[in-house]
Amino acid sequence: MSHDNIDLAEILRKRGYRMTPQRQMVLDAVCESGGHVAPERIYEAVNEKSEAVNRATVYRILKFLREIQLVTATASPDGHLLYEIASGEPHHHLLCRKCGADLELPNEHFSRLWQQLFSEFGFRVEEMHVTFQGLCADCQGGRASRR
Amino acid sequence: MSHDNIDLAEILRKRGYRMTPQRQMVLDAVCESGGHVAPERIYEAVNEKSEAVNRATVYRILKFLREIQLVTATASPDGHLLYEIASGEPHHHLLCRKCGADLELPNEHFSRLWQQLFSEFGFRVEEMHVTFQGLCADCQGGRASRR
DNA sequence: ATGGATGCAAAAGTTTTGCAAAGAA
DNA sequence: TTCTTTGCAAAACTTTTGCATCCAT
Repeated sequence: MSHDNIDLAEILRKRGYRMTPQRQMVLDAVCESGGHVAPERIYEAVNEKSEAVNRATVYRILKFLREIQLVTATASPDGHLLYEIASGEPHHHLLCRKCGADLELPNEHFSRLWQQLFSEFGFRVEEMHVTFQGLCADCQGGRASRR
Repeated sequence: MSHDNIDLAEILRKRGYRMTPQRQMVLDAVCESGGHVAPERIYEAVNEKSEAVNRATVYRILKFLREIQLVTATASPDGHLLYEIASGEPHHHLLCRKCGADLELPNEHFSRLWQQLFSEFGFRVEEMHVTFQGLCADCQGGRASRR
């Protein structure tokens, strides 16, 4: 698990928010899922783990956690939000549209870009988790969408 | 308008598909919108322009056009698909989460990355339209989510 | 005790699907 | 004519909202 449970309540309180069992469970679920989780999956995980938590609450908590930047959210290529713990090492995905292969792309390829965006535009990127779509090496021979 | 109407029917037929008024109208709407359009906006534009076209049809056509790569789709940071004509010059967005400023980022910052992904992973990126979220230069003084 | 957070239920919004009818080739 | 594509209507799915209640501080 990549977050430190002990500090989270403290962090929330320092910012004027409250720690609740629901928030704790959602945070745990996000952490344990290991990144890129859909809200529905988190809802399932939370419900499974212990007492029933309302779906609306899970959505509200995820939105809240994103706003206070304890989690980040990325949009998948099919247009749905995926959540991830903010402290995780950033990484990205190369998703083949033909075979579905999912290559993981280390963040080092982006760190130069990150710095460039800051020096050139003064823009401090907070969320740059991205999935690129295309064709992996194996699928390029096949001409996926031709007939 | 950035696409060539004359050729589109030909392109579709060559690949074994048919050109229909609905597909033409959707393509026109995507082009005229100038990039990053939500399906619902396209539906509105199409309906406004001429005879009634069904919403389901618009969604089907957009999905189809994306599959055959006449349009590309990007997911916005709030998790919705935005469509764009494929022939347009790729560009990206730096979206400030505090003031909503939307800086446009030319593709040149990515072309090196594009090549790197190909030479290193053999992966040919087709869709890399991306919106980065963060804080613009003006908003960094304010500590947006602190109190 | 006090105000923020949750549960519930309902609504809103978005996208998909099955099938008959229409129409492009 | 033939087979793809569309319209329609309904369903599926995802996310949000209002309000009373609960509970963390």
